[in-house]
Amino acid sequence: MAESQEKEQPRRRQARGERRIAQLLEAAASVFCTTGYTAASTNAIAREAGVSPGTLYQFFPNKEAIAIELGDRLMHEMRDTFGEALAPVDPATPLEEAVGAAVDRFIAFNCDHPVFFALMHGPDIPGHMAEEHDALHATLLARIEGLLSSLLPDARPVDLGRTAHMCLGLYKAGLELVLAHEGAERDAYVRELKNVLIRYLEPLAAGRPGPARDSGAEATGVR
Amino acid sequence: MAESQEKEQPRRRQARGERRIAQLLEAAASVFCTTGYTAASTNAIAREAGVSPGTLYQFFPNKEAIAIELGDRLMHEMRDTFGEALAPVDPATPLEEAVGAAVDRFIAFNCDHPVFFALMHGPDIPGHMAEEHDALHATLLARIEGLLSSLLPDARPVDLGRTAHMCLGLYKAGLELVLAHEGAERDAYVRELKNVLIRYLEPLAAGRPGPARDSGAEATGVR
DNA sequence: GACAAACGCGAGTGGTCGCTCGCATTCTGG
DNA sequence: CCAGAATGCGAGCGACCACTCGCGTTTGTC
Repeated sequence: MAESQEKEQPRRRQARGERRIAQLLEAAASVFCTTGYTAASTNAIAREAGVSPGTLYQFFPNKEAIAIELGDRLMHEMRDTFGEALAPVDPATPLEEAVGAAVDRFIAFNCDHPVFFALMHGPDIPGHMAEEHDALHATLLARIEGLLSSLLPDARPVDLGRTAHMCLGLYKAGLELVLAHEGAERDAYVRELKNVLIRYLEPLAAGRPGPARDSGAEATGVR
Repeated sequence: MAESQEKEQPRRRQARGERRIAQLLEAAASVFCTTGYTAASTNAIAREAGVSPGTLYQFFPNKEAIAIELGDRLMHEMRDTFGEALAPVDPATPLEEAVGAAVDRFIAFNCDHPVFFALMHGPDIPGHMAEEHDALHATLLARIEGLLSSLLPDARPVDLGRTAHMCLGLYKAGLELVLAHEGAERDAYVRELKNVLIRYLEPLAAGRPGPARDSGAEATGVR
């Protein structure tokens, strides 16, 4: 029962193999982006990578493993990009600044890796991948909750959880619109998304530091 | 070339046939809800309806037609439920009231017909159904835009369109969370969704009638 | 009651997809 | 240089799916 979990890895990869794996993952990302996970065929992924179906199955036991490995690498890259820099926040940070920075980083990451959205958003997530999906979701929620609790120390835990869910949902909605546009229009949607989140959270942040709150519209960042 | 468009309807349905159609659509709605459109098999729909696959194809030429007919009936029911009552609005209506009423009606409809969300939200919409989907999307956007223009007469047309897109996206995000919960928690999410929309739109409605705007949090309906 | 049409069935058809298998080719350690 | 492992191939297998077809049953009409 010592090493029964990880039963086998006598597989010594060569440099060529690692290259093929990266190539296949890149191809898979491309295909997943355009067709979604379920509609993506392994043959299409292999074709996109310029290899045969058999070669694909030399490196991945099944279709699901491709998506899982892709998800794992994205998660790692995500942590590397803004590791712990996102969760904790100085309680003195103005709300607008904290929200704006968080949104900018996430948007940048998602624009660089559109697969992430495709795998997250897809309603087609068979069996074992749902766990990965839920784990990521829970991680993000915990991060957001932590960030919110530092921004809104007065909120009750129950409300905080709900607020975190709302923020994540709102972000996903905004992300979809952002990804659907380009250039100046995309920037405008990013601006709108920030407005949504800031205005949603603002009334919850009573008696906090930052710019004096008045009733003016311009002061809340309409433009 | 006179009646070449509608090439054939010598099909005289019997009462039994109409009943089967309703039965099949109900079964399809159930299956679409649980598995989504693409993952739903026509055999599963027939089984759910308690008929054979052949019977299903007596009434529908193909799988897509089932979803389209289902969508059409939902659209009709939607129009019947709150026909023109949603688009135009008295410019003197307070923002909170208008948004609250619109959200309540849409939420009620979507809770009664969860298929609607499944067909709307699905990323799996093959070929010809995309048109239906886009048409519905455009209709909703136009309605929202009309409602917004009566609420926010000062906004520029370009911004108005973007705002309408944002509102629809935010609603869909909120709807997902609402449908994922039940009872008191569901009500709480409805409340939050209204808060999001009201607070997002509030700064855009300068110099409009309604309760005097101050900086208090309680006044905007936090609790 | 008779005839035709609508209804109902379920095994079957063609096609796609995930995945395998046997065999050829390239690489690596000794 | 050579055994053995890793890599590469692509035809093919079984499963599933959308959809069809021939035939038996029910229903409306005269």
